[in-house]
Amino acid sequence: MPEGHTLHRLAHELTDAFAGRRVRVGSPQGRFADSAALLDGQVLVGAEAWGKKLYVEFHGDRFVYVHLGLIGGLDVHRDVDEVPAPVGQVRLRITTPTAYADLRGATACELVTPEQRDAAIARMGPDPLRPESDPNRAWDRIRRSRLPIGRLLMDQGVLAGVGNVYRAELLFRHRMHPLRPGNTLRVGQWRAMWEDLVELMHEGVRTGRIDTVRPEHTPEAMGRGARIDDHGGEVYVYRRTGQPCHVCGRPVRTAVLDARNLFWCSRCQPTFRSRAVS
DNA sequence: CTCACATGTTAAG
DNA sequence: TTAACCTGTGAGC
Repeated sequence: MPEGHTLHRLAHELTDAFAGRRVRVGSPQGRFADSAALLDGQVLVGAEAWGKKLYVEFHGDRFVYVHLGLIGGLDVHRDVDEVPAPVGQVRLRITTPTAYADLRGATACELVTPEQRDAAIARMGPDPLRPESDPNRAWDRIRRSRLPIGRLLMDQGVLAGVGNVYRAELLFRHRMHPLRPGNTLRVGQWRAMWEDLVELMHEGVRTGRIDTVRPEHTPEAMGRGARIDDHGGEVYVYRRTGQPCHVCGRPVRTAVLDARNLFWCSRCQPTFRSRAVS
């Protein structure tokens, strides 16, 4: 779940549920207990996401930095009659009489200063979900790098918020092999990819899913009539190893790059200058 | 039921 | 490079 769209969605949910309200803050599991005690009873100002990082602001310039990592989750419940007892290992719980939010399994949950928050944001590449983001900052890195585009897209210092699903799907939609060196891209290709990301990720925030298959490529439209595997959305190649490409029918390929799985179609995303593995 | 693996990152070795 | 984080899901028995 947690690519950038998830965090932006959660920021909206937290803001809707708690912004401007005095809240109770606790750490049933205990690991955030000291910080929670400092925040308990304070007004929650709002929540904002930058890439995959989430910042929950409390009165007095206090920020809780949350990173869900691979397995973390944050559930927000509004308009409840009663706040239930926590279930499982709840690192952070925020409550009002009619709403509660539970954080579990996160990589990071820390109280940070505005300076620490600003510094972290400054190290991040542009986030397609933030309107002020400048795609040229990412392009300056990509165009000068011989590293594979598949690696650059996942580097949060180059681009903030893209994870393995958006990476795989973006590269497919732009017919680009994941191992193609960044410095072989043309600026027009990058601009098209950025525009696409902005659109796809905003849709992801709206729907809470990652859907990337164009209507003309759905199995029904292609006359295949098969079901689509559901990985929380409708996708071209992500986790579809060995299954037929929705466009050309060839089996989807996979490889490991930087300890993460790549997925691509060797016909739709051809190799580039024979450097890459086909 | 148990097991492997996952949309991520950091720190230890 | 590997383990750790610590949860959820799906496959296999």
